[in-house]
Amino acid sequence: MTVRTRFAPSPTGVLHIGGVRTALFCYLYARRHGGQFVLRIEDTDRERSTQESVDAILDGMAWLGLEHDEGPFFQTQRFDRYREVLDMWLQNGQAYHCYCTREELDARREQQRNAGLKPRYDGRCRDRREAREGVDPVIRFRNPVEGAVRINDAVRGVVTVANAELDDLIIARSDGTPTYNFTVIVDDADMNITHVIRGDDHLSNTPRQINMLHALGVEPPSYAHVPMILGADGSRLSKRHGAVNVLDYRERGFLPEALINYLVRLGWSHGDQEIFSLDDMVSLFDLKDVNAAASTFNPEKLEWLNQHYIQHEHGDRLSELLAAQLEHHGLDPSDGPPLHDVVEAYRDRAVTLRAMAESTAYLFADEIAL
RNA sequence: GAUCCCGUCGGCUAAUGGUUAGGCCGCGAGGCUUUCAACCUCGAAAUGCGAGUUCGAUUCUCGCCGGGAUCACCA
Repeated sequence: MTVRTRFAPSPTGVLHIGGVRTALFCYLYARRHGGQFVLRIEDTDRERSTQESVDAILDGMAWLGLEHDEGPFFQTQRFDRYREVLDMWLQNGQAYHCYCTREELDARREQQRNAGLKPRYDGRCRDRREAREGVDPVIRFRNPVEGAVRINDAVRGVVTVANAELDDLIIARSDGTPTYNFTVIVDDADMNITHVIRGDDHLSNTPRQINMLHALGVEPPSYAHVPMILGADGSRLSKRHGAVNVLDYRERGFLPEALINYLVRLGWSHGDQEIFSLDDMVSLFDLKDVNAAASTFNPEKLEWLNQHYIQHEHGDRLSELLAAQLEHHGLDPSDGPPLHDVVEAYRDRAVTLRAMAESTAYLFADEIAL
């Protein structure tokens, strides 16, 4: 069976640096095994999904050279298929309508929490037959009550979760649209994904996804949950830790190979080697070398790598990139000194192309403050 | 709170049931350089704690502590 991996971001914001590292691992694993890398846009949340964000994902992936073999697929274009599975499950009893209102659910959750329990749906609509006046029902998956789910994770090892810990999750909202955990498994199954490589935060979703896959009559894929990237304070990397938008790094004058190289070494290593080209990574990457512990984002090391690549990159390409950088700031490269000279003068002292452009700006006739 | 995951220098990490626990970033000192950067040399710096197994644990087991994730009609 040929390896198929997928990167499945939701287009609700910028292309996040953490997401890109996951995408990189998916890409490397597929390439390493001569398989395919699929891009899928998870846009079922129509409120928050934007075209702008879709563009950012495509733009960022292309900039980094992480080319996909199939897609992008959009979940919003697959609603008929989800409906089909929903109807089938409603038919055969693997799913059912639940008429509890949001308010009722919230109240019960609150109670359980106060009682020191894990908040869970109590299954009260499981055997309900009649509709409820004035309530549009959601659809829930009938999760097995007994037994346990065993995940054999490529980086975590064996993780076992009792079904008693799980509840019947909502797979379609009262407006009929399907929800995340459900669309994921339908898509992974339909798209023949063999290896699901994703963030750690999905580990606890995995048991219920496996249960749904079984309900679909499909053998679950292999899983690999990679650790998250943390900010300097130990919490999940976010905007307040600095730039998390991949495209910001392009704007700030980082080379894509530097960012990729930095990211691959976060949670993965190959002996003492620090410098890896994309080809190196493809031939060396293995999930068994991925660390189980979370790692902290370190901007200084990224800068060091960027400078390394600036020092070693051909002058031609650097000149082109520098020209783009200058143009981006409203300067016409032909008004200034020969770019090759600039590159050679600054390649040992500029950490970013942006810095190089700033150092050059004063040489322009119509100087503009960057 | 419940469940699950994680724990080697300040950060990223390597290694092994027995090494002076290695490398990279950063940091400090020195060298080179008119200066800065780059570059070179040297240095400080870690196995969370407590038991157990063992001739010997950083490595295997358990407990503790610490951190994280999840528990949505978000993804």
